[in-house]
Amino acid sequence: MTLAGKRKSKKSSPPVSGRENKTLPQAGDLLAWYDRHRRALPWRAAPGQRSDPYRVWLSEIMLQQTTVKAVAPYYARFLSRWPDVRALAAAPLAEVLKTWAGLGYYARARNLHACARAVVEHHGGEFPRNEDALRGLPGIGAYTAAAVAAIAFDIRATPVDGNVERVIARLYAVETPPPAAKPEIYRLARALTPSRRAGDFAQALMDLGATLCTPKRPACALCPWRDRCAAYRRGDAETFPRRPPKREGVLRRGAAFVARRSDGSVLVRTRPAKGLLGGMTEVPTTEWAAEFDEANALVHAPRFSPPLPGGERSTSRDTIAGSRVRGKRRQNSGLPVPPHPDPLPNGERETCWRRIPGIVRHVFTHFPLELKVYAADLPLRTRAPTGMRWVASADIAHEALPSLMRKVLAHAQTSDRIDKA
DNA sequence: CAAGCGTGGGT
DNA sequence: TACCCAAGCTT
Repeated sequence: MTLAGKRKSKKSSPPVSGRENKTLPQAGDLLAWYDRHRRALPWRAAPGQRSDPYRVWLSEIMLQQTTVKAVAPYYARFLSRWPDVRALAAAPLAEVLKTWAGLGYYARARNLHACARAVVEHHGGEFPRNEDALRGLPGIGAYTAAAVAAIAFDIRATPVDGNVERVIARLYAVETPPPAAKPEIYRLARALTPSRRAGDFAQALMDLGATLCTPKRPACALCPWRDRCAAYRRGDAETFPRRPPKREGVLRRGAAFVARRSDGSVLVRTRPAKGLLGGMTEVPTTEWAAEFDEANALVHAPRFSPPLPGGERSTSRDTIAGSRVRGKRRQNSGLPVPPHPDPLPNGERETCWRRIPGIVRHVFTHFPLELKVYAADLPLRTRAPTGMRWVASADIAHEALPSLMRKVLAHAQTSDRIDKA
């Protein structure tokens, strides 16, 4: 195209006699592509225009692990309300948080505010013009420091985000899976970075990754570096970057207990607020451990006091019995199985658990899990043990049920239908 | 250095 | 549907 050669011709590759470098990627080719396909983004200065460091920084913080589409309206709101770093620094944190609400990763908003104040108090209201100083500010890591330095100040810095990592991994067919490959990828990207237009080069690299060199089905036919791309020449560009071997962890097993009352409600409890599936709803289970003694699974099943003839009120004995049994449970952390509870106290009902045929399998990030499922039918007035509650069948859909627990309930349900058929 | 941190969109 | 994952940083 016509615009393509506009800047390229100025300082395209040095003396090298023309064609020698044909197999080596060059910044000029990417910059030429960028000049033709440059996307207009709200925080991006017009070609040739100087960028506002405040806007660059604000956008980069918002864009951390967040899509362009999600950021756009928030960026506009922030810029409208706080047009510069001093205005933002003067704002109450609560207002910043409120305006950030919905964008996620709220530590970013706290750091954003702290950073604005640091810039005003320690840097005279101007963002420092070098990577190291930027890196020391709240919420600014290696990537953001390099991005601001390059884009706002046109310093020869090389931000490496997920896009750049993918592009470079393909360009050089880097076999090391991330994050171990990070130093190598940074070094390769750094070597490619031109001394002029470093900001454009950084954005070009990210645009390339976002639009052509995508994680799945990259559009290699349109890529300015196609003929220089090692992965393309191999014919397996989409397999880079290499996936780190999924440590599947050790298989854990356990049992889940689906207690259903005659009105259809199901017994559930809420997991601890932190940790695996924190705060989510679950049916009672045993521990999930590599060593699972199924013979004793029922020892850990929930226990019910007999329904009171007169109504719903409990006695002190009921509470004691319930909490004592509950107290035997621990986090599902693979710790040794706790000792068996004491013999049933007077008044506790022997629940008839039936084993549902089959196994529910699930894979977490850290380990695969297999749960045997037990089900029991209980009288209408049965009280929930301490720490547990009955959820009407119609309300189960509104519970914070992780997929694992949906599987467990579906498994029990399916089996019911089979039994009746 | 692995894990935690939110959310919405794409496949 | 159920993941994958997106312009990362912090502890």
